Amino acid sequence: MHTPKDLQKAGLKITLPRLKVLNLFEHSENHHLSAEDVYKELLASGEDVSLATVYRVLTQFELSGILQRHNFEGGKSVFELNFGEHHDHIVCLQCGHLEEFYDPAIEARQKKIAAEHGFAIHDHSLYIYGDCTKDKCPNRRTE
Amino acid sequence: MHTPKDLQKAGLKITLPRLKVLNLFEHSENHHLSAEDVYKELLASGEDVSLATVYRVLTQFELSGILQRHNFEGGKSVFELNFGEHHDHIVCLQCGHLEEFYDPAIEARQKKIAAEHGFAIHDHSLYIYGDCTKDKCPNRRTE
DNA sequence: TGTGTTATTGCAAATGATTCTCAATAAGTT
DNA sequence: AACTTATTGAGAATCATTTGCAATAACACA
Repeated sequence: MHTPKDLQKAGLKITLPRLKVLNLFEHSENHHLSAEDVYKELLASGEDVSLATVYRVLTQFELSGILQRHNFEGGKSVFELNFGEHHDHIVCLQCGHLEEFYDPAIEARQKKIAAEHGFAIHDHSLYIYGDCTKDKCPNRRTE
Repeated sequence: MHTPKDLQKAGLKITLPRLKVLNLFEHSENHHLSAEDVYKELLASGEDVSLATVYRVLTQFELSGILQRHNFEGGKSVFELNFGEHHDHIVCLQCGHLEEFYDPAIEARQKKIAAEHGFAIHDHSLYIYGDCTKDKCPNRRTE
């Protein structure tokens, strides 16, 4: 859980726009939101915050560790709450459906590979792209 | 090796701009080039091709399998020749130095994970970010 | 080897995502 | 309540990339 206190800890003043964005991430059904998504959802619920501020707040939240930024294919950044535990993503190319996973074996191999190449690993990004079997998926893969 | 024949195979006419771009990838020291890189290198060597054409050619080459596109952090796409064999990348956050690797164990785990989640895997992208130990690295990690 | 048909190019304007400028405003402070 | 400074909003600016359109180059064929 993330609270207004987290803002202070990060050296950020507790302002209305920041609370609204934080609150949105805490309560939205969709855990992965782009700047545009955040902006629209706030507008839709009557709150209005300028798009520029949304971008600023998202970046600040990323820097202070409240959010994680992802760069999926398609150019736009997507954010989700950062709960400290790392995970990777598997994305449906048809419907955009997103699932998360964590695989200790993969993580371990990566450490090994980094060491072999003389790199001090900071982090990594792993996205698996495919077609899912969800009912609502437009080009549903018929198993 | 990629040759002009590859253009025809892909249903593309053999034009000067396309030959220049293909040739650049075949002979450039740097195997990973952005659209801007390609444009500048061509200009530098006297060839002139418009930036719009560079973008078009890169996209066509990607579609026909001659090039592979990568979306590293930083918003811009980077391309490299596609030799059919898949590999992943490890990138230095300090100097941008790039190395390639292929790990059968990681590949295998990914297939498994996709299956477990009910996905038909298309492909994936894995980037490891870290600090390298290269001499010229500005913030060189002192092992 | 000229000539036509059509893909390809160049240029400049358009786009989409994101950042920046700057004056107005709200937070936290005393 | 007044003050100092960070934050916001609105719009212009920027960056990477795409697109419209008229000029041009490829390739097929006479």
